[in-house]
Amino acid sequence: MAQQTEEHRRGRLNRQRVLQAAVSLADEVGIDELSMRRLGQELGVVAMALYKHVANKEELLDGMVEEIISEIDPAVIDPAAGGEDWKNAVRLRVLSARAVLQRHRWARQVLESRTNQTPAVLGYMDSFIAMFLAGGFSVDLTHHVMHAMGSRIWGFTQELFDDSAGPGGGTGGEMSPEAQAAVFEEMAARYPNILQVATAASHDEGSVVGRGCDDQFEFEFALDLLLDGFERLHRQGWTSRQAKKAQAKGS
Amino acid sequence: MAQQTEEHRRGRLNRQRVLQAAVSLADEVGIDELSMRRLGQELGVVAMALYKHVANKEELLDGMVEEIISEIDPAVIDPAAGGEDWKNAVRLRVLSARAVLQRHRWARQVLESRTNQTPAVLGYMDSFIAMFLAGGFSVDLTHHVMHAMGSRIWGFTQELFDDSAGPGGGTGGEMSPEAQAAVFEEMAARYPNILQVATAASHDEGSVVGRGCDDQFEFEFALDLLLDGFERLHRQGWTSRQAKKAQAKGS
DNA sequence: ACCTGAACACCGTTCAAGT
DNA sequence: ACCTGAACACCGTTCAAGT
Repeated sequence: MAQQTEEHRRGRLNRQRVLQAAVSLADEVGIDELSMRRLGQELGVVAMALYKHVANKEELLDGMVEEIISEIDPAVIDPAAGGEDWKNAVRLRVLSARAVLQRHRWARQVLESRTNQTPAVLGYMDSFIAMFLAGGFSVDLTHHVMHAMGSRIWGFTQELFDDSAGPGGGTGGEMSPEAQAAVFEEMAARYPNILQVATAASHDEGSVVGRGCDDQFEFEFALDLLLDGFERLHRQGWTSRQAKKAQAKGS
Repeated sequence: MAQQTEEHRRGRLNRQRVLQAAVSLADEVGIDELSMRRLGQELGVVAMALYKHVANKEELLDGMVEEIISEIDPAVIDPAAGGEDWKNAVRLRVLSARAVLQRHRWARQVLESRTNQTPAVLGYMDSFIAMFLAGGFSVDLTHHVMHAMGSRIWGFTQELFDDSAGPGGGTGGEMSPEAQAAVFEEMAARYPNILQVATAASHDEGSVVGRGCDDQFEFEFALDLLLDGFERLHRQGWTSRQAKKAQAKGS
């Protein structure tokens, strides 16, 4: 309350203003704090007024997704690319999406929770499929390739856990050195393999737990592995029918 | 209410009973319907009584995850395997996890939303890492490979959208043939590439929209693509340092 | 030691009423 | 046409009180 900036009273509400306000509110305070009541307050209006511009909260979230999708497209995409250069086109598009999603941290969770069939989402997917087809991929292969991409078309992957904490617990930063050493002992005994990997990953070799993986590197690592795999299958003229026959004969 | 089966009054509550009840309640009614109040009711107890056995809802969800992880391990895993056969060991483990997660549909969403550092999760990851190390993978490669696996170690992938509906909207099943034809026209005009892929995917060739992809096939397709990629990098003696140098020189 | 009741501070959403 | 107030049916969680 008393937080009304000049943004309000800017005449009447409309769907566009509601969505934009929702996006920037979520940017600021996170998706868990985005309630209809709070959004209304931010717009200098009572929550129930929003229902004139948006059917319900689901539709609000869908609308927010559409807003951020519109930030992806105009980016690095060169429509003349495609063709032979499908791999680079896909790569750039994905990394552009990733950059957008990183500006809107809530978007990942919303995309995950949503069974999105809105026009913006369909349009994005359609143009994505187009890149593979333009690269000469069969419709069959393109289908499976899109499934394999999964949420990676949005530039994110389901991380195993939130990086912001070391593998020993959520609060490594607040522990005394003695406590940290104890955690280290405990980890070494119970999870020796995690510890090995985690310590190897820490670039400053003095630190006890490997905090902070390079998310961007890890994302591109997996992305390139997949893209290379797609390329290989494409060159081999892979089809799912072939694969099924081979499977039936083999195992 | 009045739903109390004989399951209750079975003496006093304890953490174990609370968690098991939570798992089976979520199995039955879904995670959105799982509230502390409803869980209490199911146990013949008032919601607040649960807080003696579980610190809060977060801890309840963590406990539920631990419950289902315990269903994964005893499965197909042959500890004598490992070694050369890392690929098959990983594959079987992942598919076993997938089978469990398919019995507990809510688990996927909970795992996604959670930054899980519970002992059960760490133990599962540790044994997972062990398979790659036993297969002769370097610690470095193993680290990146684990990131690339991501949520796939649990046997699921972020699907682009919920399959249960055709790509035209959520309610294809209830539409008249005329309406379906109209949707088809609309799709053909606006999302020609999606339509192409979707119709090719439908195995019964008569149907208008390709409903129902073979999730298991798609999952294994992407999994095998990654595993093959891992194998290739492993044989090449790949390290991230090399990759970085190559990148610095190249682009 | 374990459970309960009342209460607090929230949700999304409806509906009749105001301007 | 757009916004409001009161209300409904929920949440998770606290705390003092009961047995």
